[in-house]
Amino acid sequence: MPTRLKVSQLAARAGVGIDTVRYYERAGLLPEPPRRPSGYREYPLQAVDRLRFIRRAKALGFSLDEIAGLLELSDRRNDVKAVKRLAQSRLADVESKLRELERMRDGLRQLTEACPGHGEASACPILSALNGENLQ
Amino acid sequence: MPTRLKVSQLAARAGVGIDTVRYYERAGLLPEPPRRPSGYREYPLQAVDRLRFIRRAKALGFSLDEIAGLLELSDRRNDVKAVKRLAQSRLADVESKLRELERMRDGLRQLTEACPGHGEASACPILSALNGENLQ
DNA sequence: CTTGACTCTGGACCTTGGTCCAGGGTTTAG
DNA sequence: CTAAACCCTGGACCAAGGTCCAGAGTCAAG
Repeated sequence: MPTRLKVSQLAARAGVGIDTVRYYERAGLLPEPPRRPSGYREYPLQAVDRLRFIRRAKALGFSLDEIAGLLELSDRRNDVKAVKRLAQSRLADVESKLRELERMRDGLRQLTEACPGHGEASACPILSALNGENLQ
Repeated sequence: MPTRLKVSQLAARAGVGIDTVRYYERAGLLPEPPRRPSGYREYPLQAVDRLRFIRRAKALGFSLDEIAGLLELSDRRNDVKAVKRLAQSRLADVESKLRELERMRDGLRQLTEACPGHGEASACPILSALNGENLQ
């Protein structure tokens, strides 16, 4: 286990592409790493955590801009209040998305259960629902 | 209340832009409507429902491709079996999306509930969680 | 010392989901 | 009848988030 990583090693450990690493650097999500005299980037091992952090945050629905904001806060370690607010607003987004998705699941479930799966199209509640009659 | 709509009337009723309507047509989400001799599109009132359906599904995070699949349900009005299968596979999609969102929600909820909202950043569980310690 | 694998940069290109012209023709209210 | 307000098409453009490429330099194994 080396103490410095080349970009390909970093990318492999974090599970992203090499170009993605450089893209995140340009986007301000990853700090510019020190370079060898040749220009090769030399990442500290912590960069892996940072990239994984970005992946997790992305999986939680944060945009890269928002992630940049979070990282900045965690870098500065001084505005806990803002971090909390941001996470709360994301939570609200996710919850409303959940509610809508639940309504759709319920609708689809009801329809698939009511559909005989054979016979006349007119007997299929799925079709009438999608044609506008009762899908609010 | 007319029985045929021009594109701008359709767009207004469905709450989308005119260009979006034509874009959806190109993308295969809206069937090509009949035309006047002049070339003007003449939509049936049902097109409003279809557009609203697209909006709802989009708000739930479905891609246009997925929505196209969903709409196939209503287009394939002669194969109830296929309709049911498609609806079931949509339902499975929705359920897996739901599970993913629930994981997101749980993570965010845990973080915001535990965060004091002031003081030292080191005391904020959002930051430590995002830094990798306890997010599964 | 050579060879193949790696890295650098800048910029082009991709997909999604639109949005916005330009340069025409059409409709409709007054 | 005319002017405003609409519609048509094709194609350019946008933002996000990458992904790929060319041409040139570097590194490491044998």
